[in-house]
Amino acid sequence: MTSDLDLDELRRNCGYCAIHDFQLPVGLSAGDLHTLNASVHDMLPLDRGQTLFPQGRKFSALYVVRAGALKTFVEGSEGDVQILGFHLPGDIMGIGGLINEHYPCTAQTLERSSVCELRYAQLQEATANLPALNHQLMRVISGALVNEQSHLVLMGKQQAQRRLAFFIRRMSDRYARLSRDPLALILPMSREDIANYLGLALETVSRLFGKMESAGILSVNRKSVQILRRDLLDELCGGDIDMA
Amino acid sequence: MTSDLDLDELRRNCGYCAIHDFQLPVGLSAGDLHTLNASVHDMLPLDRGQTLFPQGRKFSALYVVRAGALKTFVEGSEGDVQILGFHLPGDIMGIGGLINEHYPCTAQTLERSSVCELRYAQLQEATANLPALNHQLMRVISGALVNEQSHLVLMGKQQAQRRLAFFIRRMSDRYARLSRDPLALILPMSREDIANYLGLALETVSRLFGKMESAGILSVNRKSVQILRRDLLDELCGGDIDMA
DNA sequence: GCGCGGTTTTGACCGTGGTCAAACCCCGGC
DNA sequence: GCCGGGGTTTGACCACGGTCAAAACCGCGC
Repeated sequence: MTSDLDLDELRRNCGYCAIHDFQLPVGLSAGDLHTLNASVHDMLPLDRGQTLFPQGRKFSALYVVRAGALKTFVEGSEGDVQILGFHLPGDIMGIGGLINEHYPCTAQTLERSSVCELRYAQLQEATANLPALNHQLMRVISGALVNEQSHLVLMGKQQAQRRLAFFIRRMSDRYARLSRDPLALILPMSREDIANYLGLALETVSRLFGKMESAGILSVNRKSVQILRRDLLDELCGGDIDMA
Repeated sequence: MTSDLDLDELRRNCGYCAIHDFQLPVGLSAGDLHTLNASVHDMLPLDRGQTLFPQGRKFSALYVVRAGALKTFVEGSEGDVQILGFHLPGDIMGIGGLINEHYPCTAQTLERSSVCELRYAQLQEATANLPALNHQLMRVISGALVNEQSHLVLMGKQQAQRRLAFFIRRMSDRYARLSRDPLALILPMSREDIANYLGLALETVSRLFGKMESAGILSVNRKSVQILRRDLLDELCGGDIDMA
């Protein structure tokens, strides 16, 4: 919680944050940022494998990734899991909790991470006086929805290798927006997580990585994935059904 | 657009509307409703198969189903389609358009339907002065997100017949909330639509309907689906991974 | 009534990707 | 260094559900 706000520092630290979103024309003014920041709470970093919030806990806040990576997933009564998304710096989590006051999914770190906590009560106050912030929040939520939708399309009826191709391309694009090298990915999640996210078996994912390596598209080594032929990757993705 | 508002009539006509949501503790006051209603525009009924808004059109409004049923879907460049959802009276559509000013999907009627149009510019004005409405809108959007998520879970790794069982049960529950008979469904969508929604082949859906009929769970006749053994249906769904 | 077209059902066959199992590899701990 | 274990890769086999095709059914218009 910053009391005396250094706007430049904020701009540096929070440039990628979904809420601030300096890139957008609809961004917030300096005054808005002061108000908003009052509802932001820094948290202690979380170690790998720790739970930020568990499915079912009473909703209290939204969270934005500051550093690291997390996954969100729902867990059925039989222990079956479905991963909903992977969250990189700037991504927001916890929106689903608004509807019935409880988080509908668990958020867990994939590596040591730190997040900002936006307590909802305070955020609500802030938005009440700041139409721009309110609109911005709406947009962010809408973005999350569209995100889910493209995930859905992937799961719908796509070939296994197209799913993986889409996944890699999406990760590459996200890395680019974070100013990371979009052709040398270090994936924070396991093969099992990728497989689950894509609705495949982990063996299938492993095989496909192999296949794409033989095809000269990728160079894969555990968590490290180099994209050698972006053009061929795009080709695998085929006629886009993409958005967002 | 009602100029002199009859609250009782509103309550009667709009009782199921996601936005009004009289059932909820967080519902809106009479005054709020007046303000809100200023942004509501009735529209001419749409015939079966008509498009409410096409994918890619500039975003201008949210829509709430008043009567009938619609589907929303995304269309890839190769003509491949993925249905995102079926929308019954009270359901909201078009939220995805907020993020980048264009609707990310098409909304099309499954039967003759009528909808309310909530022009976003006016809605924004209304929410600026009504924190309760604003919160309500957030909740509705959050609900849409959670909805997508459970769709995602279905597509993830579930057996074909479990998918269909979930689908039928969900429809039954939605019908119940609309005071329709939850055991005698008249499905407004085709087998093809159901199959696409569930990520299956339409033949598979047809076969599964047959199978569940032989098992004495359902009685199926084209669009009419009777649920004979709700207990067995629930059993098929198995350990719930459900929410919303 | 009849015949047409679209939807649904049923059947036979086949392929993608899942399952089971073993080998492998890399990293961390002792 | 050596060993141990989780994550990953590879292989062999198989089943679920997809595909192709034809028949049946139903509603609708003439």
